[in-house]
Amino acid sequence: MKRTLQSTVSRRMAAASRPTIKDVAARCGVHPSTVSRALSPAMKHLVADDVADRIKAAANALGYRLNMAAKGLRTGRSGLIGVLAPDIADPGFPPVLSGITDHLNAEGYATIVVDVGSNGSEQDLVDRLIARGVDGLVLATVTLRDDVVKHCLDAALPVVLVNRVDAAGQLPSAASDDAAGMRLAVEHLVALGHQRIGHVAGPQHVSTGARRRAGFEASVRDAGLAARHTPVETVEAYTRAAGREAALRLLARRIRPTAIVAANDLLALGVYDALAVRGLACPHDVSVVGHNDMPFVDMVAPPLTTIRIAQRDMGEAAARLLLARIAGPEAASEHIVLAPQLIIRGSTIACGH
Amino acid sequence: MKRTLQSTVSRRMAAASRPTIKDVAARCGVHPSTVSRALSPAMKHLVADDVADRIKAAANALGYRLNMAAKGLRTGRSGLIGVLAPDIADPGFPPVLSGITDHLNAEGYATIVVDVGSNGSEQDLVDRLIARGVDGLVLATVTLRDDVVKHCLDAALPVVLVNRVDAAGQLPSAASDDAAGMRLAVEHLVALGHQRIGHVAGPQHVSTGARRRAGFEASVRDAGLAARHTPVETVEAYTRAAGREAALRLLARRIRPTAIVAANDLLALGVYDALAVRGLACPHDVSVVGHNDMPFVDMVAPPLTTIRIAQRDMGEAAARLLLARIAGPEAASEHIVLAPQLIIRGSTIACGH
DNA sequence: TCCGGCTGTGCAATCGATTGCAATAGCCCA
DNA sequence: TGGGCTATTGCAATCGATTGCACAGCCGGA
Repeated sequence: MKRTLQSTVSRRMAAASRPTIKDVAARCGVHPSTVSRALSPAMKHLVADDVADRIKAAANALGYRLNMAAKGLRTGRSGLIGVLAPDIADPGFPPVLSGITDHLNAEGYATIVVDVGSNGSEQDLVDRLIARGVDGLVLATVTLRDDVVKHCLDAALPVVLVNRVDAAGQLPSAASDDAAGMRLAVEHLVALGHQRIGHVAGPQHVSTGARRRAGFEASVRDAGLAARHTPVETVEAYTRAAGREAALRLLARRIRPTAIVAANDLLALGVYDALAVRGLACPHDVSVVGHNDMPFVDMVAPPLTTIRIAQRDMGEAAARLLLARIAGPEAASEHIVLAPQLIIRGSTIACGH
Repeated sequence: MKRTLQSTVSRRMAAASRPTIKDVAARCGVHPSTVSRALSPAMKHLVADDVADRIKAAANALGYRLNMAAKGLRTGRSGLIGVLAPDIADPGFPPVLSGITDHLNAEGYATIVVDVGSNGSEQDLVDRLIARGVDGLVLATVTLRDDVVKHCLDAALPVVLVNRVDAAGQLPSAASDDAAGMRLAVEHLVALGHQRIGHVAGPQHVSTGARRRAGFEASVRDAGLAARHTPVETVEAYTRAAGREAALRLLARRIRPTAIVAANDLLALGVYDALAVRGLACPHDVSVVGHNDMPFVDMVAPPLTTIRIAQRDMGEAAARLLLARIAGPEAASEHIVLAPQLIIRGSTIACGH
């Protein structure tokens, strides 16, 4: 009795705040549990139709909204998904992110995106997300051998990788076929008559860097080009400045390449810078191919020939994989591989004009 | 008695899952409330130092992590901030977002970013965020007269605007000084001898579009240019295609402008397209100025002269304003205005060469 | 020696929703 | 007419953390 009175009073005092399931119940003269059932699609069959309708009407009238924190506390699922991004400002990432969030939003999940690098350690960020009770994680940041992978496996947290994969292939992933992309680039150049093709390789501790390099080497070998005619320079980071330095090294070689394949578009822009430094013209002196087809590389001079990867699809596939993992964690880890596409623009031209 | 036994059993069964405050308490032989106090900086002074140390050690040993959902339920604050973005894929937004999230993360908040447009109505998205218990909202999407603003005010939810402002100035905001930016652009062109300057204006229902247009008109008037020499064409959306169409209309006028100021860089790229269509060269036939200095406009041909706005600072300021609002909602709404900067590149040149 | 005050802990209610179990009513069929 | 069913609904525990209140010591001063 006393307790009832008390809670009535406190409810009245908090009248300005959001209505709860109790308010709806009081208005309908039913028990809160009945309201909960009527409003939950899965439990609705337990409630008489007319009562359910009355409850829904009352909920609407009161502007009732489910409190996700309370639900999460009780059910152990938050409806939150964490996304770890290497750098939100990197123009390649937004399309992927948008694919992820669109799919997850449609399924009722919300996503927390955290930018690694600017803030604390990755481990720590993951722990903070776990504290928030995320139901799963999308990692766009993993290196080939990554402690975070183990950390997540230990925490029994559903995790998928996007864009990059781990060396052991333990975790499900959605990524572009890096080797196939390089093959497209190399075969395009070979078809144009290029025999001396350099490669600016990305960081070798991330899968895109390592696999694109491997794809390059396999493709030039298959094309019958000698190793000394297909030099590789590796960078430590996907930046324009790093691409410039690596390209300068390539151009300083005795046998100068007539074409350069960069591991991504940012590096390719750095290659442009290097050509400018050396007073070489693209494409007449050196052809250049990028990778990713990030926004606006069609606007640079010359417009960049590049490998388009299915970024949105990649994000969507990752989201789908994650939801599958959450639904049934026992499934084997699946690796979704998306086909890349060659986009020919102005930065490649037949060798010898 | 019975209940204690029961909970012990259930705890044992859930051994695999995350340790709770109770586990830590049991390990230290203290009451859960003591653990809560020892672990909360604000309440720590109530606990004896040696006990607090023991508790912290035990928490570490067990790998204890606070359950934010439970805390949020009890305290009524989730530590979550919602961010409504017009389009994550728009290259102008990531720097702003990164300014927002960095600052909020540092203060212990997590951010949920939702992309308006792809998913349901904005109202609905806001309601979903409210259901998640967000402590505040950052809106990068508002139009000048926006129902969402009223909706948030009704919900008594702390809200700040970023990049755009509302007509009434009811809500705190962080934005660039749009008029000053246009003045920089116009004065730069006038100094180069241009007398006939066109403007591709952005959507007039958002503040950036309206204020930049107003700034343009005031500046050309102050420079003594006649209205018929300073035509304005308005677009409905900030897209490259819309910029192209508007620029084609400007170029079709009897008195052709020798310079065009676009309301943002995307529109400016559309202006480039239009010049190409008409067989005109930039900058020799027509100079072009953009706005925002989005990534890579220094790489296009010709490199774009534009107005750089302080995007990161804008995001950070918005985050700071929001936290202030959350701390003390009674404060008057403050408007932070950031100074823009003229970045001269290759798309502008003296009139008549 | 007794009392007021101060520290440090424990107790228990509470946030809002979910769900297993119990209870009731109404119904069907023998 | 009675037994067993089913369809609804209520009850109360529970998720994990926080916090007002009560209480037990312990101190110093009168």
